[in-house]
Amino acid sequence: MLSSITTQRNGHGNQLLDALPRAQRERILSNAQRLRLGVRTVLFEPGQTISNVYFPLDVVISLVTPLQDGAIVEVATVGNEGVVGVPLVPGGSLAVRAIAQVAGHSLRMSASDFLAATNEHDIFEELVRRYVQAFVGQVAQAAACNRLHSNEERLSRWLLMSHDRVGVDEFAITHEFLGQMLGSRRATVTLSAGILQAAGLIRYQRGEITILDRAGLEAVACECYGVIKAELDQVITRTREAPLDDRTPAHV
Amino acid sequence: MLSSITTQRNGHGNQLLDALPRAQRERILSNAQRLRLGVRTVLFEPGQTISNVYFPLDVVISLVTPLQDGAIVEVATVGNEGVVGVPLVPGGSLAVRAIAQVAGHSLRMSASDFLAATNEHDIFEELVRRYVQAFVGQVAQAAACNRLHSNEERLSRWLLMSHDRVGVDEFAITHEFLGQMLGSRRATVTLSAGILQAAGLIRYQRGEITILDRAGLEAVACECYGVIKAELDQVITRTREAPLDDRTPAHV
DNA sequence: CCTGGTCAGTACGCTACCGTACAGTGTCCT
DNA sequence: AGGACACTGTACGGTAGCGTACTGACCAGG
Repeated sequence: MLSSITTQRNGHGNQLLDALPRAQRERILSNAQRLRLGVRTVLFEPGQTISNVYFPLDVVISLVTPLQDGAIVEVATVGNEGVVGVPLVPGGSLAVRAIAQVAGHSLRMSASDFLAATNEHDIFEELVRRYVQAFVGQVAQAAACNRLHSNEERLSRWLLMSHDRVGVDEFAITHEFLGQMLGSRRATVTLSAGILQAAGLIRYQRGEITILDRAGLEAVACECYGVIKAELDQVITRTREAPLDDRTPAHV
Repeated sequence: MLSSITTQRNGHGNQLLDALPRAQRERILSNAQRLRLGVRTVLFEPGQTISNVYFPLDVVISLVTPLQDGAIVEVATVGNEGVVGVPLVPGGSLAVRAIAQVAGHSLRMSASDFLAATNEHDIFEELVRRYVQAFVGQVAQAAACNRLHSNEERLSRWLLMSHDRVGVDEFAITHEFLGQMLGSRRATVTLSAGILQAAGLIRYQRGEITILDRAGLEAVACECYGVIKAELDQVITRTREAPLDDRTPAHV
């Protein structure tokens, strides 16, 4: 499960890390481990002190809010565009559960190493802060989306977001699990998924889903997909474009 | 609308500020203005660069996500327990609209003064960071709540949260506006509110609502009220209990 | 005093879901 | 091959809340 990491190649790692100058990236990652996260692995629970921070590579992590009756609802998705478990204060916690949605690989570092790295590398800190800001936006959009958009719209959005993050057209996910993410019944997911399949946008069988027509899915999905994507994309581009003056500029 | 502030008395100001030692608080507030925010005043729009930060005193600010079709949904409420518009990076923005829900007073300072204050005063920075962490939790809880809880539950939660923040039993709010916050029709709000009124928990007429029975409302409201309240309360208590000795990570 | 505007009450058909439940089908294990 | 299991398809009654719309009450201003 564990393997040592030496060098991350640009383009096949985590976008936040890849946005850093190579030397800084390797320095920051000197204490990180690469590991595989199986489906349904729980990284942390609500209120639990954060001990590790994860940079997804091709794994997809869902942040979900568990309710008293056992129901859970996804409030955000994190993949290689972000980082899971940013502790804003040492010893801090988050109010959500982090769970691997689609199995894959991730880099892990301790919360204290992470905080030390943000203190030491200003660009890294800025990236992380911008990501946190975008992350809040994602959760806010999800809050509105969960209230007002239909099952089919949200399912399409979810599929697109996961597709962006896993990097392949086929991945494992069951209707049951999708229902938990969307806060809907399994049968409702089956219905919506059936419509998407009949329209030729996806294909699935026994827990394996294939994305056939992204453009079609985007047409069905609610605006929230584009809003969230644009917001997350800006994390990297804005940091590159407008580095803080009193810090080391990114492109020197 | 503007009046100079000299000294904030403990207990009648903003809880984040009141948690600071008096000298620090006065220093931080030296460039702040006290101002009244009328109902429906918009503090900022999604994506707009944050130029000012607001510390509510008795005003209640709603953070809402506007959707393409014009609908809006509340994703968080901020009162004297928090702060509106924390810029995590200079020149940053938030993905939500901030709008005064119940009229009242607030302290305002520029984003740059705010950032300077967090850099200068470690306790202040820790308070703000803890608040941001709790704020994210609030939005996450709202995302789940919006999906799964009934109109009546959410209305009760909303009334309790506002009641906590305005500090009086009677305040102005219309069904129409409530509907926007809850992401429901005005008529649905009228129905739920009628039930609460019939049960003797509230009274209202022409936009003035009176809280009659808090305990009763808490029984009707979903768990989310308590979860969010506990999370926000911890911002102050945890900071008091475990202030940072310096900026180095806790367990090194 | 009348008028126009804001606000709440109510109604009626409609739809997108829910809860539950059972049957079918593919897959893996023995 | 047979059985156990996991996953999907489908059904059926129930309901919360929608869209629309009309009514009446209260209020401020001319």
